[in-house]
Amino acid sequence: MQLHNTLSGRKEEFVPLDPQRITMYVCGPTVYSYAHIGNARPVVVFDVLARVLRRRYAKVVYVRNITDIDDKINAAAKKEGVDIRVITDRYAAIYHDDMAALGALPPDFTPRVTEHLPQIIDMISRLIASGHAYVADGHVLFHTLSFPAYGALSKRDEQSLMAGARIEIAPYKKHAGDFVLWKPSTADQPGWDSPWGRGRPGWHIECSAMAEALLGETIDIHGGGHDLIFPHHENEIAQSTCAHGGRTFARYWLHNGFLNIDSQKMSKSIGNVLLVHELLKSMPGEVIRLVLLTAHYRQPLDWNDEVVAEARKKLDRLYGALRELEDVEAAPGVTAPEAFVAALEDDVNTPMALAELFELARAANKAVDPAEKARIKAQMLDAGLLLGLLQQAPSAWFAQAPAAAGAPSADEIEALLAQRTAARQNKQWAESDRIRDELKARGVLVEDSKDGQRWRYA
RNA sequence: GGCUAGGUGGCAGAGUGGUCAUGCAGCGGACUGCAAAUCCGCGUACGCCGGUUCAAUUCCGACCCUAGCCUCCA
Repeated sequence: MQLHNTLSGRKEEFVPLDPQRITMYVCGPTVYSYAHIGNARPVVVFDVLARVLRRRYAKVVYVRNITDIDDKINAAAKKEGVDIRVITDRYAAIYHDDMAALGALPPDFTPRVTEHLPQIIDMISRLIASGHAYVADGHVLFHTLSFPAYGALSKRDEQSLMAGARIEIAPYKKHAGDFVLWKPSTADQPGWDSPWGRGRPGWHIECSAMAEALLGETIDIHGGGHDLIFPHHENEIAQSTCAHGGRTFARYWLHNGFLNIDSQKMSKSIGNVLLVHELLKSMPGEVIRLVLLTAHYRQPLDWNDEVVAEARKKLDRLYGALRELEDVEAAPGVTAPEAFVAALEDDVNTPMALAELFELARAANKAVDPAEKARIKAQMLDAGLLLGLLQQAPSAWFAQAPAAAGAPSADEIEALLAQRTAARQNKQWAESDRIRDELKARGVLVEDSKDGQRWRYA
């Protein structure tokens, strides 16, 4: 299996530290609001990776954290006049529901920062003891100059880091690049007792502490959005490596590309932030998932009406092929074709895997031999399973509620089709076509097959 | 400015030193009462300029353009 490692900048053969136990950590959300579609991309991408890894290795431990200590959470809680727990519980629950609707399987662990304060404080203490961190003005800071490899992930040298940091340097920092491990809380801010007074952890330390607590010192795969490379992951490497006596923190760093909306960066100021929760009201989660898998995970991906419509049509085609096999029993023991698996094992090349899946659909549509049909059905379903697609009954897919309001109900459609059947039996083609056109105008496509009429929402 | 990733047919999007991506749309054909679905076929795609090579979209160099990151945004 090949994975692109941000650290080396190239694809590498994936050799796990322990083939009996693969460890993967992906940075999860800060739960102060609804997840947007950009948040969903790493979730779906790494969900596919986890599925592929599980196919190959006996045990995969997948951790995706919930960050529930953050100043944005504090602000949201203050605004509503509630404890941060109210905010974080609410949005964590919505997050899990939304991601499940996208077909993402739950990770093995979804640790919360609030449940790992002792581990965080312990790690900070170790960093201070080993001279990699210092206390200053109520803060604990990581001293980046103490870690020579700092900048290796983001390919930044000291100079450019300095240049970027020149804007506003807190006076208590020894060095401009130093970052906060612990910061003091005022009386009205959430805080936890620590050797450095009541305060709260900085942004980066929680991932280091939770990864260590759940997965150990060295993990196989660490993933996240491209924007996290610097400073978040760079800082995680520094903290964890220094807290572990120089031993490697994560062996393969994977980063997904950004998602744009109509070719524009998604941002609150532009007002084009699309929430998964809202999108799910107008389209099936499976469509969203397929859109996110349309491009290779490292490439930028543009979200727009066209790609959504195309994803829907692609699923129509795939489910259409499966519908023809509905009365066929999938051949037992038959799994996804080698070429399909090979595509996914080549740095999670989902576009290539999808191409293989469409080849299967074509083969399915052409197949006449029952044994061949059974084999292809099993291959398609298993390939779909690895991508997290095609797991519902084709009839359910085609009967899904339409996006357009005012479309006729299934009962109403069936009644009209009964009339049409009667007309067709008498070869009243004009009447038959009239009913078909009427339904089409209302968003229902009618198809005549050898087995009679069938319909679906357009 | 520094760093990183890109520029592929009407659109989306893989990939490769010399036959095919794939999907959508389009065109022609088969099938159909007509359609739809499905099947078959079609379109001289690889930013620009050089170089290496028998051969480059694919390797090398320059150039143009785009996007992201540069301290808390997936």
